[in-house]
Amino acid sequence: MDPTDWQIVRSTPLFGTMPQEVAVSVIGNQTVTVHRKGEMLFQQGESANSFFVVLDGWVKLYRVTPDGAEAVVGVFRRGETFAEGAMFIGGRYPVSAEVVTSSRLLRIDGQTLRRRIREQPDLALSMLASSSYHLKALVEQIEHIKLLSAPQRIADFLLRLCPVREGGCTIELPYEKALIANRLGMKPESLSRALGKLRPLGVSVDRENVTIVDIALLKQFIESTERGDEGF
Amino acid sequence: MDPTDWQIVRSTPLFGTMPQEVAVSVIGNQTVTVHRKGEMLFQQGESANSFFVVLDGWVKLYRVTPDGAEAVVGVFRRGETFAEGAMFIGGRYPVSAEVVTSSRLLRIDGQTLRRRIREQPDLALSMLASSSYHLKALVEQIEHIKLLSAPQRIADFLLRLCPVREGGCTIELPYEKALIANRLGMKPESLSRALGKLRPLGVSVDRENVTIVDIALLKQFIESTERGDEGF
DNA sequence: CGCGGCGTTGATCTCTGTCAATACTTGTGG
DNA sequence: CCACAAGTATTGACAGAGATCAACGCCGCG
Repeated sequence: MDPTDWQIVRSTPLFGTMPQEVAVSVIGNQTVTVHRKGEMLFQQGESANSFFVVLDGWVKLYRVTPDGAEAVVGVFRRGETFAEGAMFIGGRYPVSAEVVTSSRLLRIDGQTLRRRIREQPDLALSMLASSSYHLKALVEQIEHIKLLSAPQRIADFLLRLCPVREGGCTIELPYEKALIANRLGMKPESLSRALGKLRPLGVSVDRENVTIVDIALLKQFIESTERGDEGF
Repeated sequence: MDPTDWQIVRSTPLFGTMPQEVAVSVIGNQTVTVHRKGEMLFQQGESANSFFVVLDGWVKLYRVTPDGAEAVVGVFRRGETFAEGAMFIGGRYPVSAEVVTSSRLLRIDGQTLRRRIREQPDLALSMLASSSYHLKALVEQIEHIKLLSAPQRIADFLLRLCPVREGGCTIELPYEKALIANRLGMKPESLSRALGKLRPLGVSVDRENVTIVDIALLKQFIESTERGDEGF
């Protein structure tokens, strides 16, 4: 856990707002672990004893149905925390977690966390803020699935990846397209075609590289008459 | 706030697990309000100063897009709390709330809640548990939209309304079908037709009354080869 | 060089949305 | 008490989005 890691941890909604010494008291001597693509962190239904901070890489959270179908409910990256909530609802993870890219994670023990919360009520407020953050993300995801078409959802996905606020840019898709598709609630084939439909709006795709001519066009596209494509 | 109300409050995930005196200290002299169908409680983006316990009736939470389309993300009933999380994420409600049935609500002030949390760290743990409960509900909703067909989603909706664990029963739909449809991510017309498709599985509908011959059939239907209908 | 995973493309099908017409229910006012 | 209007639910015909199935191309890797 080098200084850069600390910087990342302090950039999270959870640890970013609390006094330095409180953060230290929680993270103290927690373990940093490295994982390879495909590793499982925990499975839906397992008892939840810890949560995670992503220091590097990507981790997906998903639900599996009795017959094996997967629904990705979130993909987390450097500077994000996940599974904080699980430890408080019956102590069971409601989702499964798998590393989708070589990753470095900080694992934080639930036992010690609870102890710290009792000593430091403000810590609880931070946890609540973080929890609310995830709540909001899920609500937005539901909104998108219900109200936006596939091309619009990808447009939104791309926008969130953009480092700039206006103009154009080139971004690299962070993980496999099949996973992006699942995350957005569609099939890989649909993702391909939907990306094709964004071409007229200045989006060109070459392997994992996507270049966007003008962000504003995409923003406008997302807000254009729900579920309808261009035209009117 | 009569004894029955207290019983309801104590049945929530939030107030059910804490010591009596802590619950009293929070709820103390909070106000009970009555509302008629159609009343707005708050709007997405407003600053969040309180959260609610439903004592009677139904309340819907939804998102609206710039051009007015609605996506219902939750409908809450007697014994449920909502908007607890909002007060901790930038203090703004991420959703709008509207009463969909004549209702009685208990409104709990955020200021006093925060104060109590600092005095009573355990209270924070209860809040976290409640928050996680909502998190889980949203995750399940996403799973359902992504993996289940319209008829399967209604089947699930009906099952959650059933008071019995096995056999058959008759239930009354708690609110308008248009709202049920939106809640399940479909149009009213689709709801009608989807209910029709459940007929062969022993579901008959007459106005707002639904009778189910055998719960087990529906359960099986929901788990049958994702998105596919019966047979193969 | 050949194999396997991943992504694209094409043809077709199915589900759900859309638009429109029709009951049915409820509430209002004469 | 009835006529009428407005809101709500159902039904039909149709269109479109996305899923499915299958084939193919591409790239990395042994």
